[in-house]
Amino acid sequence: MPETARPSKREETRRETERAILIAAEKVFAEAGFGGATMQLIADMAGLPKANLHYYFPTKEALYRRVVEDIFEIWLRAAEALDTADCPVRGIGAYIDAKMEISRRHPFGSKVWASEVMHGAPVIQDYLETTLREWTEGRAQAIRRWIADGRMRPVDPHHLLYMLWATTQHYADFGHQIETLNDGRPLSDEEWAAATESVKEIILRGIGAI
Amino acid sequence: MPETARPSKREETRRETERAILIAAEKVFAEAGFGGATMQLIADMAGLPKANLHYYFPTKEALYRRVVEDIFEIWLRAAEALDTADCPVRGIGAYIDAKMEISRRHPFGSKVWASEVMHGAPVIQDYLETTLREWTEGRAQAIRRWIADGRMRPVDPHHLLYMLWATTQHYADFGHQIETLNDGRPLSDEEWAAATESVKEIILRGIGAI
DNA sequence: CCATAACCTGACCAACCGGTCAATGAATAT
DNA sequence: ATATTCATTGACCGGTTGGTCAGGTTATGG
Repeated sequence: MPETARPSKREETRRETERAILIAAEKVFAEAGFGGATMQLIADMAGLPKANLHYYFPTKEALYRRVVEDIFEIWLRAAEALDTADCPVRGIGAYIDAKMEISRRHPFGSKVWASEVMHGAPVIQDYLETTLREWTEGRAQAIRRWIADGRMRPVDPHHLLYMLWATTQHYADFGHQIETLNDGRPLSDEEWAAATESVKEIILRGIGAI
Repeated sequence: MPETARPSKREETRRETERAILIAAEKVFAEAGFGGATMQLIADMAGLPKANLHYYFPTKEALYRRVVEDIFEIWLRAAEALDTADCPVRGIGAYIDAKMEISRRHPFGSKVWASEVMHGAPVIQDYLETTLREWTEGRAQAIRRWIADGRMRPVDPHHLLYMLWATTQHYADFGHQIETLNDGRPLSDEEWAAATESVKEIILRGIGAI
């Protein structure tokens, strides 16, 4: 019988409370921006007194940083889809699938990320200069390989990546606009699938991979 | 000799001051968000005492609304490029040119717009439901016509428009990220041209217009 | 030149926000 | 049982913010 460290009641409560705070914070930061968000509102949404927030996260900035870091990790994890395949159709196709899924499941996170970058990345500038830059260069190399192998047309890898990011994240960041243009209704399952197919079709055909 | 209403000194000063305020406000709102922006900072950047701001714009919200409306107008005006041509290559090509130019010339405005929509369009929701919806439907019809005429492949017009918006605005809204990945340097003239060409090439080919 | 209206501004205020802290309650180890 | 550590909370505080206002300045029309 394995001695799996059973979580003490304290640990468990702590994890649950922290989770509740992070979920509330993600939503409030996304909807109001860093400057517009208030610790009181986050506390109310998490069902806690404000002082308790400062026990878990010393400052508003620390809480915000944690939210952004969590998003960044989800965002990077989805990028693995690009590596598992050896042809652009499967690789980029899977990447678009993954990113569209994130836009659907984590719209608040995507908005917080967008807001952070739009404001000059005051909190995650170091991530941009290290992790993101390395990741981007690696993926650009993979794309150049595909081009050299004649599996797609010669397009600038960076601009292709920007297009992938822009197009997929648009469905989260501008979701409100899309919903308004969709007669005020959120996209249904079928409409999400159609959106994903449209994006894949146009881009994969546009780079000559189909 | 035409009696062109020569502007009185008052009118002229008023227009100049208002312009200075709007330029400062656009920048501050873009960099700090609505919540993070302060009237004091806008006043300092415009070289005015704060109280003077409230003489021109009664509230922070009124000033913000004006900034967003001005952007919306620029944004709509660029859309005329889509109408002047009768084939997708020239129409969509010109539209991409125009939108990329706006991303370059009005990055702050684009960010304010993005931020407004991301936060649920509290100020310009009515514009989304009226002007933008009508414009979108009209353009979707034009695209359907092109498809019916066999000038491009059958793609969902809405998703194509979203891709156009997303891709072009990305160069403004995520300009900081792009700059970081470009070794910290802003895109040069040639790089902007290359970006525009990349976007046009992939999308026009992706919809089968080339 | 004068009266009037438009414009400008320093000083001020109430409201709110992030953060602190001392006191209390609850879980854990001995 | 009880000492000790961890977790919770209401009350509070200094600083900042959007907005006001009375009084001064400048342009304009007669």
